[in-house]
Amino acid sequence: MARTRAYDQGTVVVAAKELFWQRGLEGTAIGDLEAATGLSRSSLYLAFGAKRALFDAALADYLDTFIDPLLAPVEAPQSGLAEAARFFRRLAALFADPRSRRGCLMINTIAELAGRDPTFTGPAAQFVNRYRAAFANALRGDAAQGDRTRREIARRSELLAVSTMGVWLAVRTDPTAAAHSCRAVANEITSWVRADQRPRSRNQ
Amino acid sequence: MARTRAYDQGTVVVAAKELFWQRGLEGTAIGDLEAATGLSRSSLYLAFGAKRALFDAALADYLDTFIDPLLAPVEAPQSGLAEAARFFRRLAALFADPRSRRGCLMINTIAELAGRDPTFTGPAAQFVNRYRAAFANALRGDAAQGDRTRREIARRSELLAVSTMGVWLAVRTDPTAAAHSCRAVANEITSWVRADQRPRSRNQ
DNA sequence: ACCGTTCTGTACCGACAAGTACAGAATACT
DNA sequence: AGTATTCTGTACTTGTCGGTACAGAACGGT
Repeated sequence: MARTRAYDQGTVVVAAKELFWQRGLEGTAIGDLEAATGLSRSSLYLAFGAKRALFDAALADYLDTFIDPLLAPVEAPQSGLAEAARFFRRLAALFADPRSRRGCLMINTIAELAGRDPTFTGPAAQFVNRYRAAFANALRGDAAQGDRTRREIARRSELLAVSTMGVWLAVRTDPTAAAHSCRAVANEITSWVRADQRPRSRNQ
Repeated sequence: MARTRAYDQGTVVVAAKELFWQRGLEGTAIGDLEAATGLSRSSLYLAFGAKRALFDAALADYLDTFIDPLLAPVEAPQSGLAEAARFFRRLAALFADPRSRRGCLMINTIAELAGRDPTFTGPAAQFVNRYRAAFANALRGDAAQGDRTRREIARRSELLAVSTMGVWLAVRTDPTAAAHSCRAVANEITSWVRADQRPRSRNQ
């Protein structure tokens, strides 16, 4: 008993995501969104209620379609050091695409909102913790148990989590250099594999 | 033959720096700057010409008074691994201050402007390179020469540079967790010292 | 004491932001 | 075909932004 929508909501969210990804939340005006989605203000506001709600939908889509596939192998139960290294090599490969200059939508948003928007700070911290947990899972995969290795895993998963955040920022200034950094991190991880394979090595 | 200025320009820059540091370039309005500096628009514009010029002065002051002292020991000729570790422990100590939530003004500005403002992208990349060079200098301090160690130094200085950027972002979401990350990085560096002191260790 | 120059505050400007009102177009059901 | 309901475009409101105009206050040199 009503007119049907002339557009697909998912497509609109994807178009909005691309824009937010490139220009940030504040940097994207409603007019830009109109142009990118082909919809007019009224349709946009009818469908999402507010700019921020559309942004939240775009961010959720980003996490689902971009971050999840990237992180899934690292988070899998059968993950290991090799998978962690592969993660950084995959990032390096991504950074060859000139579009990678836009960085990571989530990291960009943390820089824009964390500490300023109280509703965002929580999810932001959780996102960082997800990286920590993912790498801890990967590092647990190959390692022998024991107090020393447990501390080593904790330490190195912190290191990899903050490194990930760092390269996502570095790619905003120089993708080539950032890709180089990714390969360096991957190589460092690979050196851990070699050290672990040596029986009873005391490279704490 | 003219009226003397009733304020100190340096003091104004410092006050502006504090504001930009906390709220970012776009997030700080001229009205905020009036309130923080005690000056009125006209004085501000007479002295600096534009908001961006005042920001540039604030950023330069930030680098001089905050980043330089922090990085100087790492960049010194007699620097070494211990100095690199100390750098991260110093960051961890800084993060105990609740004001550390504002992060690093330069990193925040990279997130805000890099890739969007063409005049800023260059200096931003240089800033990242400064970290790479500083850590490479520190790592060269203790290491024996040789092809393998040279590659190791290059790899690890990349790792530490991006880690630094990462913790400066992480502190925006959770200072306590970020301090923990800093200590983890410091401990990892310390483990390198121990590995090096072992004669002929092959922890590549 | 005067005067030219510089400083400082208020009021204002045009641009642009997010969001809203409302009229009219398009549809699905009866 | 008629109609209730939803969709869509234009025009508007309200607020804030960076920046400017200009009048008058304050000072240094003579």
